[in-house]
Amino acid sequence: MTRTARAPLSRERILDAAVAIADAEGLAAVTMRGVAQQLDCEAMSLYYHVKDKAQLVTGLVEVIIDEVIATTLDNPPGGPQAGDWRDVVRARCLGARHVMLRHPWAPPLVANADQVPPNTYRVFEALVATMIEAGFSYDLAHRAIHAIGSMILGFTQELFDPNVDTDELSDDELAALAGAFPHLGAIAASQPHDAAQSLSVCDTQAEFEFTLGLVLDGLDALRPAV
Amino acid sequence: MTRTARAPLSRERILDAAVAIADAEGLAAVTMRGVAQQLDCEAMSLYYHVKDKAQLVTGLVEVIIDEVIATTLDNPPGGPQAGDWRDVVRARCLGARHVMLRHPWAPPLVANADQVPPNTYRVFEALVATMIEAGFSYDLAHRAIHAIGSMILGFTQELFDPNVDTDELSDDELAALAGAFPHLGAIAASQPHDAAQSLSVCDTQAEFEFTLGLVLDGLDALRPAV
DNA sequence: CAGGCCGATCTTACAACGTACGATCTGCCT
DNA sequence: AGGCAGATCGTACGTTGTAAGATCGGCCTG
Repeated sequence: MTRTARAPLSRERILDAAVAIADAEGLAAVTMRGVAQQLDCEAMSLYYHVKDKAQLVTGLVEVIIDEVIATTLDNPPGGPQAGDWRDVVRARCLGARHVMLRHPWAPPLVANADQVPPNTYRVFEALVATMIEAGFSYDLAHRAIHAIGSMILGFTQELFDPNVDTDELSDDELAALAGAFPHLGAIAASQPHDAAQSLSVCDTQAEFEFTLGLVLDGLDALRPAV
Repeated sequence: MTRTARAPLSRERILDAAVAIADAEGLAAVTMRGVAQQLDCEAMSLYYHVKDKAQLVTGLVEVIIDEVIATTLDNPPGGPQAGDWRDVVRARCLGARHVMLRHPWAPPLVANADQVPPNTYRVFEALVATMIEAGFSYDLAHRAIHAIGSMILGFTQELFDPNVDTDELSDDELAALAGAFPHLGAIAASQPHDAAQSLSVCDTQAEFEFTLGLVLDGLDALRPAV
């Protein structure tokens, strides 16, 4: 009746466990003792492989970025990239968004990481390379990176919070709101509200692709012809 | 030697104190006991005016949004809005960005707020109204809101983290990085790095205005003529 | 003026967290 | 067998959010 030996701890196993917890119960549930329990060990054992909790969180970002790299650079879905630069960049953005959709806790972490893990640079380097090949100046490429990055990471807010609408407000207050904000009411009324695979009620795939196209076309118009 | 009577607690005074702490020492320093100390009272006294810490944080968002409303809607710098819709929207965006620059901890909070305070709707309602007057469809206005919102809130990341460069890496490792990411190196080299009034090293005013113009012009091109 | 009532504040206490410090265990080399 | 070093654990402390109830102070009523 010897207890089955556990697999040895490692930074990778720890990060995987943390990601699993974050996916299942949210980022706030990622705690030292919680991760340890998931790995059937004590909290203090983690510290041999991870400096402290801040670095564990940075590690989470690293895992997500690795996932982005795997699905957009190392083996992109439609084979190697070719054709218009916009199609290449668009495919990568949609891939990155897919990863974020699988890990809804990630965008704020990535956007607000105090320490940027080095693999992040690979993503940006690839994007800049594609743009430079398409005739971009470094300055324009830099600005493009910012525009694209803030799109992928910022597309998370809930404009019309369902909690507020359903729970805490009476019908009277709701009607008052609709009266005070007629335009927003009109927008909300015209929404399909099929929030199945989206980060928020009004963050649908079509909308993301629209804004993405807007930015990419705008950049393309500013690009010196090649 | 009677102790000078303290001003009575109130939700507003509590929120103001919390904002002051966040501005001075960062969001992590906003703690129940800390806020209480600032107000010369005990931590538990706050709970009479604020439900719990989550609602206190929501209150912080509320304060920031109020500041945005005050500086962009109630008394905008250049008098009431007129002229091209892009100029109106641009002025409001720059005003909102100004507020965020004064409270660098705010963007992630606003972007990730679990509960959207109602005054947020006023900002969006005003933006949509301006666009509808300019001939936008509700659908286009909705998408525009998303594009603009993610710009203002997402423009915060540090692409090239100064901590990494200066501290933890040896010169060899630094050279290796520069070799692995030549394009990023070129961009970094061409940067002025006067990060005085910006949220991050490569988040300058000019760059923000560039991306903003890109989005606004793109939207304008899609707008039905009036 | 006495008594009581109620909104506002405080005291105490507890669970959960991150983690410093040192003890312990385990496999390998001599 | 002896010991050495890498890996894991036990204990304990400070800090956090907050539940439960005690206490204060001003105002109204009798």
